[in-house]
Amino acid sequence: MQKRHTKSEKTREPPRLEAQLCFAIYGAAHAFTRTYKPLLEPLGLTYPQYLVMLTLWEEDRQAVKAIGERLGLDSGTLSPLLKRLEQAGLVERLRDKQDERQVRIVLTEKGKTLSREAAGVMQAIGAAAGCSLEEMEDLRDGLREIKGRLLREQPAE
Amino acid sequence: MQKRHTKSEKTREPPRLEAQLCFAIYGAAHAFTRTYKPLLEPLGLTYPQYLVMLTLWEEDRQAVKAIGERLGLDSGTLSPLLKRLEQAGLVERLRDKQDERQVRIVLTEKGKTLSREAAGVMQAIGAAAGCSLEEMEDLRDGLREIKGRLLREQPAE
DNA sequence: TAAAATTAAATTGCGCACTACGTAAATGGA
DNA sequence: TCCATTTACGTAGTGCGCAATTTAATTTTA
Repeated sequence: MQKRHTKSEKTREPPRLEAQLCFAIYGAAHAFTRTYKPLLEPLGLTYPQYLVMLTLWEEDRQAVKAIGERLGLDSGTLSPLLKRLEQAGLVERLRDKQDERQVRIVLTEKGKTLSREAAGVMQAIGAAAGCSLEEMEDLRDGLREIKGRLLREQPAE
Repeated sequence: MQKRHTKSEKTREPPRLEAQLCFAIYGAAHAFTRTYKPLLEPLGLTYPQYLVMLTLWEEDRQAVKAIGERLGLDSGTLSPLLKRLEQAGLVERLRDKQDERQVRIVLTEKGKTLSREAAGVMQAIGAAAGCSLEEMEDLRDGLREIKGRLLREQPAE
C-alpha cells in the first residue's frame, strides 16, 4: 500500500501505524458528527446536544454531574450547552431541594416529544453507516475496550 | 478477536445500540485526545497541531489544502492553527511562486527537530492503549471502513 | 457549633471545528 | 483581450471541550 518512502529520510521508522490510528479515530469521530449534522438540523440539535438528550430520554431529572459522567464532559462544557437546550424549550434546570448544589435537568413536554422525531435519525444513521447490528456491536466493543485502557492508564496522576 | 455475534440481528427493536455506538465513538475520540494531551504538553503541541505536524514530517512543504484533505479539515480550521504553529517557530508559511493562491507550509529546523522528541510520544501511546499491533490495525481498519461509508453516503447532496 | 474540607455548578480563557462569506489569483472561453 | 468561473486562503460568528478559578452548599472534624 505504501509506495513513497525510503526516499530521502530513513530516520523515521514505524510511527506510521500509530499515526494511522490517530488519523483513523480522529477522522471517524468527525465523520460521525458530519453525518449527524444534517439529520439533527431539523430537530434544532447539535451532535453533543443530541447525546445529552439521549441520556435524558433514558433517564429524566439527572443532575449535571451524572450527565457529565455519562458523556465524559465537565460543567464547563455542559453549563452553556444546557442553557441553550433550556432556551430551546427542551429542558428546565431546577435546583434540587434536598441538595441545592445540584441542578437537575428536567425534560419539558417538548423535550419528551422530540424523542419520537429523533427515532428517525437513528434509522438513518444505521443506513448511512451501512452496518449490520453485529458490526456496530463489534465496533462499539472495540472502542470501549481501547477507551477503557487509555483512561485507566492516566488517572494515576 | 470478535466473537460477540449473537446472531438474531432482526431485533430492530431498540435505539439503544445506536446510542451506544454514538457514545463509544465520541468517548473513544476524547479518550485519545486526553491521553495525548499530557504527552504533547512538553512539546507545546495540541493534539490537532500534532496531527498537522505528523503530516508535515511525512511530507514537507505541503499546501494548506493538502493538509486539510489528509485530516478532513478546511481552511477555516487550519489557518488559525497554522498561524499558532508559525508563532511557535515550528513552520513558515510561504506563498507558492508558481500559484500565488497557495500557501506552502514549510518546516523550520525547530519543527524538524521536534519530530525526534515526538517519537517518544508514539511509544507512550502504544503503551497506554495496551494494544498489540494487530489490535491497532483492526481498529484502524474498522474505523476507516465505517468512516468511508458514512462519508460516501452524504456527498451526493 | 464553628472552622475546615469536600462537592456541585458556573465562569473564564484558550483552542479547535464548522458554516458562511470575502478576497485575490488562476483558468477558460468568446 | 476581456470577463465569468473556479480555486486557495482567510475572517467572523457560533458552539464544543478542557483547565483553572470562583461561588455556594454540604459534610466532616475539632
